[in-house]
Amino acid sequence: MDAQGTDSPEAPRRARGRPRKLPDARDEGNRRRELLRGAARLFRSRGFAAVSTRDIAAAAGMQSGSPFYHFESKSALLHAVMHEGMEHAVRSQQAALDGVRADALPQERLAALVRHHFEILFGPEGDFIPVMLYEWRSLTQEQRHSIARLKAVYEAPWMPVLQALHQQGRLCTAPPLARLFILGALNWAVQWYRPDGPLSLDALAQQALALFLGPPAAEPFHLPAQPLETPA
Amino acid sequence: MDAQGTDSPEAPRRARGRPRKLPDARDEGNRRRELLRGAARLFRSRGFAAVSTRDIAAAAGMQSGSPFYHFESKSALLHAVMHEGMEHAVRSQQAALDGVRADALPQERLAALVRHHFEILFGPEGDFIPVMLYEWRSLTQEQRHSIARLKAVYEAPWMPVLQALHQQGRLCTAPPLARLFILGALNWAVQWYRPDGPLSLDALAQQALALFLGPPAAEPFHLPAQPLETPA
DNA sequence: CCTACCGATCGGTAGG
DNA sequence: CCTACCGATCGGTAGG
Repeated sequence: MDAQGTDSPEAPRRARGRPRKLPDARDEGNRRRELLRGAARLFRSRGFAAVSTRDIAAAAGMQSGSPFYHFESKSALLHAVMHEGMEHAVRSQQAALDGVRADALPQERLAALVRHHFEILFGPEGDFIPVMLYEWRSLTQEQRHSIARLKAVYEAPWMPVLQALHQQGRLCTAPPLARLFILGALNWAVQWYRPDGPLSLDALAQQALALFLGPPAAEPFHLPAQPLETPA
Repeated sequence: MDAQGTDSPEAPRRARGRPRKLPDARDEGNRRRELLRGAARLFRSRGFAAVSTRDIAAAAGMQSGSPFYHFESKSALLHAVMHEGMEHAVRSQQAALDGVRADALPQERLAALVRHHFEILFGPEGDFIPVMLYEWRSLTQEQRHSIARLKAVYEAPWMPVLQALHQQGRLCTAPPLARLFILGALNWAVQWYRPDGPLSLDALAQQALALFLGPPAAEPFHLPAQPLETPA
């Protein structure tokens, strides 16, 4: 009620009354982000074609025509959701891999990738990637190429890990197919896993890894001390 | 051009000129089926909300209002696609299991289930089940219950097989989670597998099984003749 | 970013 | 199953 437009450095912050959202230029990035987040949530739960631009505007507290001030079209908004989601996922995955020891075993690297992938699907920004996964067909061809490029960057680090596991004999599927099946199994969890349920993301990742790699023990196949012959 | 309405038993069949589709009562089942098949194909490729009832009518060679002679609403048409697809899948899966020897190993039963599942996804009626998989959110709550019942029937035979494999130690994931991950990996193939590509459905199924069960050899874990201890 | 609006398209229906 | 039609909603825009 009082102190409108008071996010200048001098204005004292009051505990009550959220700071007003100002329509000036400095705020535009935030309004755009609100549109993206609302659109991601709506696209994920109802599907691109079933959500109107009016729904998206209302979710951001705007009038019906206002999203078109920030985005050229509804289609551009969908593409932006996917693009921002993938850019975040790529950066986040790289950070996760950087946190793995340099001498880590391939199964530890796969564990990091799987655990991170679940974080992307069910973490705080968890609507963006499912939209990409399930609204692919709503993109134009050029938009698909643009997202496909980012997807290739995201999936690239999986291949050396799967190849190493294949050579060790812990993975009996051709690595390119293994990647498709594994990411499919993980992505499908969007359909049934509930983050607020009894199963933690850690436990979910562990169970998935057990399915692909067998027993999580350090020694493969529960063999006694007898060393495993490694193919040249 | 000639011989209109000549599918009475006396009329000789000509090689040229398809027999005309008659609008009389005997044909209604076929017209309904054509609507279902066209709707399934369109829903799969473009999504429920992005397909108009006019598109569906045109695919069956009808005028815009005519689908509503066969189905109460667009929503009822979607539900019918899923329901027919699931009823067919349940019957077909039962037949596939009936074709397995009574003393078959659990891994052979899983192979039959996986192979059959790919047949459902990529066989001649291959649009119906993907629509069910990817348009779940477009159903009303009552429709969801109706389809969920059929889905439970379809998935039921997977559990004893996975439990047996778990007890044998060939599956290291809790069977209910294994079922979700495995069906997810298979269902995701809808996004990337092309039946007209170089990889056959048999090879696809074999690669998937290798991922879940390890080496396809009869002896688990490449152990020598030494028998595996089976838990009581 | 809002107001006011446009042309197009949509699901569905009455009557035959 | 077709013809002709209705009310509602949609993506998008001009002007401020």
